[in-house]
Amino acid sequence: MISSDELFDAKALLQDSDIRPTRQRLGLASLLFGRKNRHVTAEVLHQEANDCGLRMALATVYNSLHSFTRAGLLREVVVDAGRRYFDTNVSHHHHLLREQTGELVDVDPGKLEVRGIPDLPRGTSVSQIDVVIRIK
Amino acid sequence: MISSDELFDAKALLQDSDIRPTRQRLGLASLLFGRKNRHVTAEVLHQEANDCGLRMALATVYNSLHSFTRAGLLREVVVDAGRRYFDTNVSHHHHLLREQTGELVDVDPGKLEVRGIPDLPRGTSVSQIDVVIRIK
DNA sequence: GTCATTGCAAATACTTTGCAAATCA
DNA sequence: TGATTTGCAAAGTATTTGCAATGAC
Repeated sequence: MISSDELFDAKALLQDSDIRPTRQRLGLASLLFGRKNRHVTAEVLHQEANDCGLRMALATVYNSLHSFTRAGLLREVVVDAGRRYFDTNVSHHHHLLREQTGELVDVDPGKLEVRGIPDLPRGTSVSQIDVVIRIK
Repeated sequence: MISSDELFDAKALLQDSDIRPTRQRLGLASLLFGRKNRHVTAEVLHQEANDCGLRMALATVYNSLHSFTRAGLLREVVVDAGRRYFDTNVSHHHHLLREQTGELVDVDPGKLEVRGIPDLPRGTSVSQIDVVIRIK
């Protein structure tokens, strides 16, 4: 019996994104993209990697997260001034944050709508609209 | 001729908030609350203070910003995972962020509306909804 | 085998804490 | 004067960088 996780081809994913499939990156990609809609910090991902027997420096986790983000495989989510979250869901959507646990949940943009965007300064355009619903 | 800035009574403001009006705090309060809707980082405020001849450690600026926030005179705004912004407008409103300059502008909540808030987990309630319009 | 790229130690950036010194009652 | 609070040096986190070593082609 082979689970779908094991069938996931991290190597092909990285190669398709022009990222060299090194041992460390393959490990991180498997952890990240083997299942849907993950929200991780570098530290949590580093811990997961260690728990799987993947040894690497925390800085390598950061470097890999940035590579993946540059390639469009991840998107950074700003919900905390002290921690950087990365989201494997790169399509447009919003977030719900449980303040007590730091847990982040995706919110479908089809359900949540923002109306009444103000006039922008001349020569500028909207790059992204982020909505964070903080709950306690 | 006396400008309205000079008439602003920082000492009364701090005393009304049960914050001891020390020299450093008075200086920072004057810089912050002498005009409307300021968005500052600790570093920028520290630099402004130095430029005015107010010498103090950066940590003192942080401590003061936190005191003011605890007292409800400031509100923290999360738009960047690396920097902490403080806003002198403590009423409910949203933000527009110029990505190129880091400049933050208030958006009236009467103009901008969020519809379709999803179901929340049992036993939780909304603590705040933040909308950040990022422009480039 | 080559050389662009990596992976990590060390450095940096940002923020908080612990406590000597100052301040108010 | 004594309790309280401050202001800052030093420490603590989080993240980035420079470059020796690697490993993909």
